[in-house]
Amino acid sequence: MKSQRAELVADTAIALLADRGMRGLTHRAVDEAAGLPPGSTSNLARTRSALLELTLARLTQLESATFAPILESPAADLVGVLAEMTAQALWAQLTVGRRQAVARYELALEATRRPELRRIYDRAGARFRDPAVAILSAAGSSDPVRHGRQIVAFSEGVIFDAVIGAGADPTLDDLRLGIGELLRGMLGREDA
Amino acid sequence: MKSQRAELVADTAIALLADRGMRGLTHRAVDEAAGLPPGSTSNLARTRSALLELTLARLTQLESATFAPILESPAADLVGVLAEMTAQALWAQLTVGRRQAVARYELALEATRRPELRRIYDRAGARFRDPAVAILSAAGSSDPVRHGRQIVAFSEGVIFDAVIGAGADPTLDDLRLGIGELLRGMLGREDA
DNA sequence: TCTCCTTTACTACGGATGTAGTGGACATTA
DNA sequence: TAATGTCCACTACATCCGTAGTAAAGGAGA
Repeated sequence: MKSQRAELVADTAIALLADRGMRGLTHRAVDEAAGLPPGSTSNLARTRSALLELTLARLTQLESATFAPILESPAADLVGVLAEMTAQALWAQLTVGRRQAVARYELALEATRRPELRRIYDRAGARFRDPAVAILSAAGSSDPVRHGRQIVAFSEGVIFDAVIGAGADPTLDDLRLGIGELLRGMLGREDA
Repeated sequence: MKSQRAELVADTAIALLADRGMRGLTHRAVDEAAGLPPGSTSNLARTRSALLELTLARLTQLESATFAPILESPAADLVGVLAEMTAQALWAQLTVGRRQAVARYELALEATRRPELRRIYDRAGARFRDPAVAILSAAGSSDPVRHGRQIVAFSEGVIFDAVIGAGADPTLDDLRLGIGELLRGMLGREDA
């Protein structure tokens, strides 16, 4: 992030987005919530679009930081590792990353209508899909690309359902089970 | 819906929500988009909360109408029917129901912060989960409740990914394949 | 020390937004 | 026909929003 101030503004924007939604994110609200003098946010990110870009950029940076330790892992038993990686990633979103997840969904919806956001969003998405596709391919998947998308979609759905939807979070073991079942279904009667 | 006018207002609100997001849905915007004299929407739904409730109620009604023919189907081969039902439902969301899906996500996010919306949303969700759980149970699932949630989560994820996320919609056959794989994974090496 | 340039604080403004009030049109019933 | 109650058109108002302009502050380089 360019400056410490920009970081503070972006982090506050994420919190605001999670707590009050798109309509709650305004230049003035950020100033107030961050304890900055009025006008600061407006000055740092002149337009609303600039504020959203800054926020999404920071969010993807934060999520990368969360997932980095998960993505680097001993690649012994391929499919097993993929399953455990995914379970851990989901678990992170369901616990420490809940508010980030909500903010992410708010921005994803907005990206539907703002190409400048979509670009950032897409770039970040590839960082998860690509390794999954690679592993699936190495594990003998009959259709690695489709399967990769499927794992991502499944993950997104689990998070959305738990964080935005009905409630009643799955346990970490539930996640392991579910992903195992999906992988087994995709790869035949494999281990996992 | 109470009156023809309320229906028009709600339908317009859904379109607005899909096209312009939460910040685009205002009393005045509905008036304008629906071709109603200024003040009409404000008069019908005094508060913003009332407008959102009206909109979500209409949306669930519309979605029920879409899914009703799918949910009523010959219950011969249990699992096969569940798979085809789900595939058809997803396909509907990806084609004719795209904008409704976007509006639904906007409202789901908002329901995070508005209990009056959450109630409507939850009630509607059960209408899909419950039949799925019943069928899974009858098909010998080892954990029908978890599996039911899992199918719903998977479906939600597929729709979200296609409509909000990266793009590149799956084909109807892709959907059939994917759901088949998930079901096979959950139920052992069954048919499907 | 003086100068230049970036960052920050503050203020202004046109416009939009949620909500409420009021009077009239209309139809239904007695 | 007269009375009554519901729906609708219109207006008003306080608040909030995005954006821009400008001046002060602070630090880097000479």
